[in-house]
Amino acid sequence: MSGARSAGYLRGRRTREAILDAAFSHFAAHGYHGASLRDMAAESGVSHPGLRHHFATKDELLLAVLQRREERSRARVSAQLERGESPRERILGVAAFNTAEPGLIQLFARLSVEAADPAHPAHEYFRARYERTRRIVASWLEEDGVARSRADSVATTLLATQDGLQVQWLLTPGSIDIRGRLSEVYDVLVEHARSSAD
Amino acid sequence: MSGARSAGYLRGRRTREAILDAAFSHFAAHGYHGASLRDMAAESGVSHPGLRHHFATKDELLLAVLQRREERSRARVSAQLERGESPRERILGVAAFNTAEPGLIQLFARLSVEAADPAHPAHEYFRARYERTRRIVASWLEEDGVARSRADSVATTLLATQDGLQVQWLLTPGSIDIRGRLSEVYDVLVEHARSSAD
DNA sequence: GTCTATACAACGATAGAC
DNA sequence: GTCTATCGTTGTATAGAC
Repeated sequence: MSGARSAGYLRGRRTREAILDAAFSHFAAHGYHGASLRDMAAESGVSHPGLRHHFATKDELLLAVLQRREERSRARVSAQLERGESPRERILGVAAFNTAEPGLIQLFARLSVEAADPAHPAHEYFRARYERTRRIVASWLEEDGVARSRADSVATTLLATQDGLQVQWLLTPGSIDIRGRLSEVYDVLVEHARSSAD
Repeated sequence: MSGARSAGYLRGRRTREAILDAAFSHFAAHGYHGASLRDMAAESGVSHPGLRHHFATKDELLLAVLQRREERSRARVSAQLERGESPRERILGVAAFNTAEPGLIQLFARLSVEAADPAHPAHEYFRARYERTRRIVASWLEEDGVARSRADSVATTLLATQDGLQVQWLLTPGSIDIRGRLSEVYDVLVEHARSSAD
């Protein structure tokens, strides 16, 4: 009795994970609107309504994919802290982490722009994510000697520069040195913020 | 004979302009995927395939709207030059011009990310557009005392920061001071580039 | 709880008549 | 140039097997 229950539960879990894997690559390859639920279902070895049993709507599936990615991101930050990396290295390391997986960065770049529409299912997710990330970066900047009153503005600028560089990098992969440009902005901005604390 | 020709030509032109007007507002109001060609056609007083006679695909229609916008942008730059604006003011003025029309910025931002795929119809258009813009900004930076060897890198960074700030601004319109952040980066980056010309 | 089969309305794209 | 009619695909919805 409990054996049958457990088997059903495990089968459901495995199907769910297979769907999430397929959904990730499809969203990354074709964007939110370009990806097809039927194609994802076929790749997961399940029927189209079978997919919808686990994820009622396309929006729900997308959010599940994003949240799963976020867990890996948190793990990376924990590892950085354990290695005793400097604030500067932690902030600049994000870009390197991202460019290691072009599909992922393209997914986030595409979605963060699409999600600008308040009606987009991931709008609130991205809004909250930006605010959270900005606070973390700001706290790291304070660690690096930036006054609290300036940290939030500098964090906003750094995140914007990183995102914009990544978009240009996606467009012409060979001609953009993300790390170089970003570290320049970091050094020059942090130095200025230190010397003119208001 | 030439009269009938001319009348037909003019009617075609007028229909074309009406479609562009409708497309502009629909794209701006509902985003790229949310906008319906049938609705645009109805507002233009033409059938759905009638619209497609003038613009073969949805992408083509969107690009026509964007290019029309580009002409206004060029006119703005000409006006800036005639007014004798400083290089700094010309560069910072772009962002202010863009944020006046959120719908179209979103379209530009969205397409420039989607067009990262080399197979995308607008890929070459956006690649060339970025290169052209970067060269112009770089030349203005040289006008402002930045060494030629550094101008291109600084231009790349400034464009990236502007794009990233615009995305954040789209996401949370109230909480981002684009002009303030961008002018900070400009001043601090240009000052540094002046003092350490290599 | 897990899943399949079928149906629906709306979409972008197409074919061919006038 | 513009139309009517139609195609294939999409996200969503419902009924029912196991």
